[in-house]
Amino acid sequence: MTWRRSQVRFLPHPKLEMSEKNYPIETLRHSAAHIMAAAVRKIYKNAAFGIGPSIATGFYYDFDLKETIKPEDLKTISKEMEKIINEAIPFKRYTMKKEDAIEFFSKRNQLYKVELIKEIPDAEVSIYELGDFVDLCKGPHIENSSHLKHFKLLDIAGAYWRGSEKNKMLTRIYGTAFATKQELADFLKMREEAKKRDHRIIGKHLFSIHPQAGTGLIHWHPDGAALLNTIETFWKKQHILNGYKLVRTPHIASEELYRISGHLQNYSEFMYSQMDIEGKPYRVRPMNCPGHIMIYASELHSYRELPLRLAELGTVYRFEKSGVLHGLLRVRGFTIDDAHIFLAEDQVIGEIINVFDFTLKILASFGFDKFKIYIATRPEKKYTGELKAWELAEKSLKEAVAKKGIAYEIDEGGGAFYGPKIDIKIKDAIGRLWQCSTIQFDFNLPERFKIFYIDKDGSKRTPYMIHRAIFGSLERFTGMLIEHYKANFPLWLAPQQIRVLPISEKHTNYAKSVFEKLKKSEIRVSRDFRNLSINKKIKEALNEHIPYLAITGDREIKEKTVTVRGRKQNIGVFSIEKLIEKLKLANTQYKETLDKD
RNA sequence: GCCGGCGUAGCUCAGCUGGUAGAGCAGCUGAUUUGUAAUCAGCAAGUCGGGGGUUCGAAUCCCUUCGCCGGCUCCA
Repeated sequence: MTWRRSQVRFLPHPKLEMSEKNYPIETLRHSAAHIMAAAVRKIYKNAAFGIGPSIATGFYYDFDLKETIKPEDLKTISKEMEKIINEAIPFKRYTMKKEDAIEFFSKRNQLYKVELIKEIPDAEVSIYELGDFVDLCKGPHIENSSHLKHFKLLDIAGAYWRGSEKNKMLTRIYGTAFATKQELADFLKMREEAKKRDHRIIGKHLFSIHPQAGTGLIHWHPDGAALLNTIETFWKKQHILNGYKLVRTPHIASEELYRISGHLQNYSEFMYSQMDIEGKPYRVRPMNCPGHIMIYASELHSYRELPLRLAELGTVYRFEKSGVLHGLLRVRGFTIDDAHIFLAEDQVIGEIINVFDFTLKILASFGFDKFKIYIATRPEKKYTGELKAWELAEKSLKEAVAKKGIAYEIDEGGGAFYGPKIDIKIKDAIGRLWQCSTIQFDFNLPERFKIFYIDKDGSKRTPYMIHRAIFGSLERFTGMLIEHYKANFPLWLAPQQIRVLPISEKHTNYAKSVFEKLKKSEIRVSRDFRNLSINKKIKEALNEHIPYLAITGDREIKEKTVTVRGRKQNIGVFSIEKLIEKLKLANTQYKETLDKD
């Protein structure tokens, strides 16, 4: 431990501007957590302290309190923090022998700290003092409390001690801190922005969830279903064009199938209980892979056919604890845009790269071009197969990603039970990351099902398998799209692409003919022939995020045209034929807007 | 599942320390015939999430249950 700042440095010159300090953001936030803890200690005398780290969006501290903290209490705590900040209390670092530290914290009833100290391998531990608040801490910290200028306490939550459900639940307070006022303001604004994009609110007319029908289960309304249909049609077309074969498999299967696959042994906590069909146990499927393997196994395959790519928009059902359900993003029944690729050993790396490129290409069509890549390795307990094979599999995933020259992080133990995976997290319009795409390497299921292909020399060989999904789940992907686009879908995706609005009832007949022509041309057109002012009808249509409005009045009838209004203003007057042509082009070429000319 | 919060008309919300419900929007009816973000008027609409309790009296207090929200854990 070489950090001795508090011992060799003294308080800065009072005139020295704080903005000249260039603390790493983690240091600033970690110190903010300490200052918050000191404030909590002043208000709640008996508080026991858990941990208080800096995190990607700020910091938190976990407390064991007798009292429950309410949202309005955050103000009181903030004020107490301000006091500490105004006093410019220095952070002082000390070291203590482990035994002394254990005694020290035991005396103060800080049993969580004692637990932490016992696990530190060194003979000495470091202690930071902030006035009369003393905490076990590696540091480093800011010089004194006044260097924290821009912070805000955000949320209160329950959090298990050390993240385990078996432990006591502590009270966690989240906050954030930044070096500048502007950064803090931007962050808070971004949080507000995220709230405004909540798909459960702005996507209300697209889907619903009914406690009466079962929580975590989605009912797609006409507009939502239209959106899904567009996505699915696009998906199918792209897959056919890229060497996949579309298949369909059953939603339930004999339990025997899941015993062979290993799902029963390794995945049962997510599977719904069995049902009895003529004395035989069946299960609702949690994954599509066994079904695809059945299709593979029903024919003899030559090495010449590999890689064999089977794809399906496969709906699965998984048990998720009620507390984790969240709109479209976490549900109990969802459709995976699944594919299973059967291939020979020497094709693995090439095919992973192939899948990777295909995935990025598809995602780009939805406006996503920033990602974060994770390689998830073998789970500690629930896995199947040999360790050696796992190592090899993990190595080939890393190799494939390395070949693409893409940076990745390791998600230790995050793999599927049958193999490691590459997870692609998508960055949306306001910088949030979403887990959607996944590419999984499987050397286990083919063996368990004893599937094979005939190799060049006439011998039987076990293929490898790649499981992959690009959207992940259509539900989650759609939920993310709603938030990404703020419900202002690009033209090709919009559930309603254009709405026909007559100026008054007099123009209904003409509007009707426009509507019919658009409809016959397979444009997703809607109409509002109600006897309302044109202003009102425009307002409603815009609130429904419809990208284009076809306005029809006397002028249009006379000239056999329509005036087209975009989301912001009029974009021009077109003949009906010209308008249809433009809309059709937008659909076939996946365009965001109508071409202007 | 766990911690905390919430649950009033289709939607958004009001209803102070208990005296048995109210607004805007949407809906319906009528008038108006409208040129780029709300025409006017009238009508109808709630066993105040469900169950139990305290009380002369409960949307309001207590218990319980279901659901939702913010997190934890988990995940496509």
